[in-house]
Amino acid sequence: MMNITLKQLRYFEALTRHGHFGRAADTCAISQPALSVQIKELEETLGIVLFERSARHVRLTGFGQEFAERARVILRSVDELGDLARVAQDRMVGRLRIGVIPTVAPYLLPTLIQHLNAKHEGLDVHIRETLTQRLITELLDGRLDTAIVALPVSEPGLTETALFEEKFVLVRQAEDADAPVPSPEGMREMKLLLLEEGHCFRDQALSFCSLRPVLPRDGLDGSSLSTLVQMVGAGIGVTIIPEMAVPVETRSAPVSLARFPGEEPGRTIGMVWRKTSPLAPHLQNIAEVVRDAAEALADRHKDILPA
Amino acid sequence: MMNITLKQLRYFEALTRHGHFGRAADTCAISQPALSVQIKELEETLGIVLFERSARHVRLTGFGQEFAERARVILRSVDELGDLARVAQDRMVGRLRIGVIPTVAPYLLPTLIQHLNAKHEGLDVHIRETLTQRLITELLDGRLDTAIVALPVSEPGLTETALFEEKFVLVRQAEDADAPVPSPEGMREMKLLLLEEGHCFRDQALSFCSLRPVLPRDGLDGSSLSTLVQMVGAGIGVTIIPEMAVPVETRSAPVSLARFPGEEPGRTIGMVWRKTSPLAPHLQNIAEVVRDAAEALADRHKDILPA
DNA sequence: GGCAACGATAAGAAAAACCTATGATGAATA
DNA sequence: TATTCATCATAGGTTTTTCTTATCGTTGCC
Repeated sequence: MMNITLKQLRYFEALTRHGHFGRAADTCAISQPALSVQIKELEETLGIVLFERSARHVRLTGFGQEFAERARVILRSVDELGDLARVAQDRMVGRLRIGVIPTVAPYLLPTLIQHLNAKHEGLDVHIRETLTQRLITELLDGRLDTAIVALPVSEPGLTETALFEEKFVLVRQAEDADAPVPSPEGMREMKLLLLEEGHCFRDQALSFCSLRPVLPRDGLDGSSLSTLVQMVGAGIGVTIIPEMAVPVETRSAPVSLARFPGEEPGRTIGMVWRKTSPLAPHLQNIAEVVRDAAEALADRHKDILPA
Repeated sequence: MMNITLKQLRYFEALTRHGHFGRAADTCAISQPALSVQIKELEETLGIVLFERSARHVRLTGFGQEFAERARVILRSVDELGDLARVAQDRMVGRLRIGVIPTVAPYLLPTLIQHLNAKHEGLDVHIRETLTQRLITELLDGRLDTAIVALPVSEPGLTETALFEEKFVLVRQAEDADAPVPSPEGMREMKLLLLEEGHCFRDQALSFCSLRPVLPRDGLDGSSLSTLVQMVGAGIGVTIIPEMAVPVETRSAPVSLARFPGEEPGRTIGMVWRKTSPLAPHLQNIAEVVRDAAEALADRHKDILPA
């Protein structure tokens, strides 16, 4: 009788995530038949069927679910075994999987990647850009090593460290450049454009205006900051964006910028990782590199919108 | 760059246990070069040396030790994955690794194996006979599924279940058959033959006589009950043996047997396994089979030394 | 009924693992 | 000091495993 192999568990795990042989095979970088065969072999070794194949769906059996949970733990432990080794040879080399939220990624990453390559030659940086919630899931699953998100996250299994503060600024039509900046309460009277549900920045903006979460209003929710700014330029309303996005997003639309007077709204961007990660000591160093990159970026653009 | 495989971890683990490429290779049922190559490949994958090879010894490096701990956990989890599957298809089949202490094994096993084969066809029973302490270690390491030992064991990670009680009986020269049976205190005046250090039965016998553990007295400690009885037959002293050993051990030596009057000394034999073992539900059944076997055995010999 | 999507199967090719034979090294021994 | 022995590493060729491409069979859908 055959033996269970890690390869089989990796393929199995991919299949549980995709529920689709073809796509799972793709992410494993093998052909669909290869995956089919390995899954079958795994099932034969175990003497139990793991997946229920219907013509339309591939679903885990009851036993498969229990199996999947344990398999995931094992795979993560094995990955951590590799991480452990990387830490032990005390320079940081090899793969580093970073997740970044969409309202930070496009602005920070170019600089960050440059800095990372400079400081840690031989580091193979993988980037994943998606919403906070998904990043946290993948982090806990061991599919990411760390994530850059807005703090606080308050997830028991994770350590967080602050990277930098960023203020929010008001974006209006170019003509309104000299109009007085509304107070937070005043914002409620205006047509405020927001990101779609799920973006943390949506909630942060709403909270500044002391607005309760509202249902999506068709056509008024943008899928990116870029979209929002274009809509403002077209005279549809006003919006708020984090200052880091300013240099990139306001270049190509007829909009004016303004800081809020008094207590400026803002958020803390930070890095999180699993408390148990053997990479922990190195992630502190990586966090330092991110801070440097953010600072360099802010410095470079400090004259676009002076404090 | 290569990937870590379970095979490599298994080989690695064997090598940590043996500290010797040749012997480790043997237990893995492969040639020594095959093992050498896999270990080297593992080290290259990790980018770290795991073993320090001197001409005489193979020892783990500092990192190797940490690595080994985690590897063992992983291997056990994988084995349990297999066990889980076996339990799920609700008949018990496949490998079952049972450890048995030396003062029980030779008498119980023949009957037990017979019963196991009858009740669980297709069960591949592996037996390991050694001292309690070692059995417990191997059990916690996941190298055994269960062990039959004297209770209590009182190990936090283990569950215990009683199997049967057995009394101890006095073995004297054949001529002394009609002499009065000494009291426990009386035993102290006699030349009491004991098993070597490490056997739990040695301690049980000493405790009955209210003797403090004594240092080995050259030439008077036997390595098996068989040896002790032969020594008694040769007139060197007296001894105590568990009643289960009576039919086998007293057949070939000129000795007489006697029960102790009043509160008879004895011990509880039981089965233990890891609390987390997925085999747990089945092990309860196995325990039942062991009880049956012990009862059948006692029944068969009940006239040799009536209660 | 025919098409499209999907997983299973088959045959041959590529990659990985293994075995036998042999080399290299260092400790024990003569 | 030379020799032997034990032990791990390396090399070449073979076997085993895994993978790819091609193809089939099924099922849902228009």
